[in-house]
This record gives sequence, structure tokens and C-alpha cells, in this order.
Amino acid sequence: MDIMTPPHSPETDRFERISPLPAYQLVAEAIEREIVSGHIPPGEPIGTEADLVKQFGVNRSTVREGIRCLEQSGLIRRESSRRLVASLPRQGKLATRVSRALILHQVTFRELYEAIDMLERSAIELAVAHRTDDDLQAIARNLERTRDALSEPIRLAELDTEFHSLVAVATGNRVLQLAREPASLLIYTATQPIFEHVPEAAPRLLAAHEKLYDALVRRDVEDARAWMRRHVADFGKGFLRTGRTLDDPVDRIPFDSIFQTRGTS
Amino acid sequence: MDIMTPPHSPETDRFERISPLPAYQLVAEAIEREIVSGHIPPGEPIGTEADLVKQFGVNRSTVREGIRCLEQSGLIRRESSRRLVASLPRQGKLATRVSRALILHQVTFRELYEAIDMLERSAIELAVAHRTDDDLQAIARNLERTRDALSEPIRLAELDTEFHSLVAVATGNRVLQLAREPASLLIYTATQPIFEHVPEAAPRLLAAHEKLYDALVRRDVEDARAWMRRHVADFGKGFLRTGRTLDDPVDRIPFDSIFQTRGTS
DNA sequence: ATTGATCCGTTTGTCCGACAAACCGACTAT
DNA sequence: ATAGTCGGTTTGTCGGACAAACGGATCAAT
Repeated sequence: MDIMTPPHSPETDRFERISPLPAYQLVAEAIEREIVSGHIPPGEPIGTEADLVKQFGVNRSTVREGIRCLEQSGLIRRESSRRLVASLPRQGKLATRVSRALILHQVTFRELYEAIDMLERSAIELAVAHRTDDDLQAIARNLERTRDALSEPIRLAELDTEFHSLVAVATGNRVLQLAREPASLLIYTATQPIFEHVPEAAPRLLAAHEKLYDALVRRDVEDARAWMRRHVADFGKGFLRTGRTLDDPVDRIPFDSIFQTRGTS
Repeated sequence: MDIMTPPHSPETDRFERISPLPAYQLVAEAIEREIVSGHIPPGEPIGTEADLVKQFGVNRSTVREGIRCLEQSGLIRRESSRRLVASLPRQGKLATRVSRALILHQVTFRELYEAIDMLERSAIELAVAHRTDDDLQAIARNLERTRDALSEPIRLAELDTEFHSLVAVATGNRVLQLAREPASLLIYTATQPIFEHVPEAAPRLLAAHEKLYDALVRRDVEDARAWMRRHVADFGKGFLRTGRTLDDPVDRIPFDSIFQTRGTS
């Protein structure tokens, strides 16, 4: 992994960039600038392809290629396949992208486990500080459903994921939410087999979630962090009991459940 | 922010997706599958446009639109503007995207500050556990350069960013690296003014970095976390002294330093 | 009057064919 | 061996074209 190059290194580039970018990129950048600068607020319609052809004075094919780029980057979205509107990149899509990248880079379960340990303890700490009553209610409902699903591995895995997402929402911190989401997506695929192989996993999960809920109610940071650590450690132990080892790369088996970048959205 | 919908909810979708996706998306997905499944390893060339036209039996325009999508998502890269090759999405590009999204969603400095506090303490903790001698050397070199740049705000901001990136690299954990990078990019823009407005900021930064380095050398987790907390707190105080408040949204002033999604790469 | 069906212009997705410029590799001359 | 030339290849862009889907308006029916 290379280190991020600082945004601008004054010595290295003595001349202006000499490559006139292809027109479709110029189109994309022009529209992009209008959106990120706020001139086109989210929800506002971009013109039709014909409009853009007129405005930019380029061919329709060129406009279309530019649009594809923006569409892919999430800055424009289509309502009803007809209306192209400016849009804020959806966090779910971004997280999905990042997850996929992590898989392709073959990160190990150890990395995933360690990161989640850190991220989830951070999340619960901030959630303790910022949770509202609404957050608590949402989590309580999740606990309710979890109690009813103790014998359904698939449902349990979903509810576990949801629990941690709700905790993240309770932080009121979108930076941390977006930071932890990719890891959360990745671990989902490893969760379900645990409930199938390890009988005590389900009740332990419920117990931990309840303790975490309690800590959130009482705003007890230490307790919250401690239980989250145990909860994540439980996952680690359970994971090992499913026969895999921590140094395996996060694999590419569950593609279809992860790679829903296109589709319903 | 809405809650992440679980990867697959069995009740909701009873029928197959009925909309035959546009051909260019099918092209994109087909190639995407070949890449993520590993059939086309990174670096391997995709065919020319003419090849793809033949293989998919669609028009060249359609192929091109599909290619634009993949290019944008980072699964395809071009060597020499001629050769299209499969590629692993670069973490820098992903992080840039996420940063941009956070700006567009107008996250506040408070969110950014809290998240960084958590993420950086996590990073330093993992770095203490996993750092190699090479990591230490790289950080030592960064300290050296920092000592020489105490009176140059721009350079200091760059070196600070680099320091924390190096710590992240020292974790050996790419999940955490990718989780913290977007926040790191965002804070870079807020760092430089601090060195201009707050005289003691530079020496305090250096002192903190040196203490953190020490803690890494001695593998002292508690010390490392404590100093990181102080270091981040320093940033917070310095930030307030530049006249802004924590509840301002992270603003869109420094576009050009952030939005380098296209260009040199 | 509200509901339902029909019609027409618009917009998108796709195709075809074409051309200039840039690129690549081979070939030639020094 | 190096430099320069040349021709085929590939990309970027263009113009035009058409079917299908969509949206809105008009008209018919309850």
C-alpha cells in the first residue's frame, strides 16, 4: 500500500497539465462542478441529453458517456429513467464499493476482525454520548425481533447487522457511520455460518446486545465498551469454530449478496 | 441517514427482476463479474473496443458506455490510453469519493473531530501492536522533515497528514486504513490555517508526534492512546481559535485540493 | 366529475457508418 | 544502434437514424 500523496506538492509539477482531456470527461467535470459547488442542488433536474448536447456543443454520444461517469459516481441519479437529477452519493453504494475493493485486495479476516473491534467500540462509545430516545426505541425493537429469531441463522445475521447499524446511527456521526459500514458489510457474510455451527452463539449474541442496550440507556461508557469488546471477541471465537482461520483472505464466495451496486437501490 | 438495508431480505422480492437492464449495463456487469471473480486478474488486458463489440454483439457506442462505468468504478484502468486492463480499485480514489460525499452531506466539524479522535486512537493502538522497524524508520524520517518545516504551514499540514497515514500503514490493517482515510483527507483542509493562526500549534504538533513515535518504539499502548487523544484535542482547540465553530459543516472551499479524481492519478 | 383508455410528442437506448488524431510497431536510412 | 518514416490500429468524436418506453393530454365511459 502506498502512502497517500499530499494534495499538492509544489516542486514536482513545473508545467501545466498538457493533455486536453477527452470531451466526455470535460462534460462530466463541468456538470460535476455545478453539483459539488451547489449551483445544482440535489434533486434538481439536469437537462435532457438533447439539452446538454446544445449546451456543450458536442455530440450526443459524448454527452452520454459523460453522463455514465457521473451516474456511476453517484452525483446524478435517475428518477423514472427519464429525469436525470443531481444527487448526493448514497452511503450504501459507497460502502459497497469499499467492501468490494477490500475483498479484491484480499484483506484477511484478521484485519477485518481487528478493525471491527476498534470501530465498534468507537461507535458504541459515541452512541453512549449521543443516543436519543428514538435511537433507543429503534434498538429495543431490534432486540425484540432478535428474541423471536434465535433459531434462524439468516435472520439472526441480518438482525445483528441491523443492531450495529442502529448503534452507528445513534452516534449521530456520519463520518464514523461511513467509516464502519464497509467492514460491517464484509462481516455479514461470515456471521451466518457461526449461528449454524455454534449453538451458544445465538443466546450469547442476544445477551451481549441486551447488555449493550442497557449501557446505552444508562450512558455507561465503560460498560458499553467492555461488552462490545466481548461481543466482538465472541464473533472471533465463533468464526474460528466454523473451521476457518484468521489469516484467510476475506473470500469471494458471497458475491451476489454483496455486489448489488446496480438494481433496486 | 437511513439504515442500511440488509443484503438480502427474503420476503421482499418474490420475483426475479423484471426490467431487462440496458445493454451497456449488461456489458459492464459481464466484465465486472469476470474481474471480481478472478477470471481476469488485475493487470490483464481487456480487449479493444472492437473485440468487445464482437464478443458481446452490440454496437461500439454501447460498449463504450459500459466501459465508462467500469472505468469510473475503478475496476478498469488504462495504461497508455490504449490498453484497457483490469485493475484493483485504488484506495486513494475510494477515499476521495467518500470525502466528497461527506462534504456534500454537510457533515459538521464536530462529527469529523469525534470520528478522527476515535479512528486515530484506534490506529495508533493497532500500530503499537503491529509496527515493524521499517514503519518506525519511515515515521522517523517524517519527524526529521517536520522539524525542518516548523515555520511552513503548508508543509506542516502535509507532513502531519503523512505522519498519520504512516501510522495507519504501520497498523498493517488495510480495513482500518481505508476507514480512516476519508476523514484524514477532510481534516487536511482545516489543518493549515491553524498553523497560521496559532503560533504554539507547530511545536506542540511536533512534540506530540515525537511522543507518539516513542510510544510506538516502546510498544506502549496506553501512552500512545493518551498522546493521540491530546494531539487530536490540540487540533480541536486550534481549530476553534481559527474562528470557526464545531457545528459548521465541513465546507466546500478547498475543492481543487480534494477533488482530484481525474488527472494524474 | 372522477376514472379509464387512447393518442402523440419526447426521450432514451441502440445501431450504423464515418473520419481525424493519436498511438504502436515495423521498416528504413544514416 | 539510433533516428526518422510509414502504415495499420485504436480511440474519440461526429452525424444521422429508429424502435421502444415514457409522460402528458385528450377523449370516452361510468
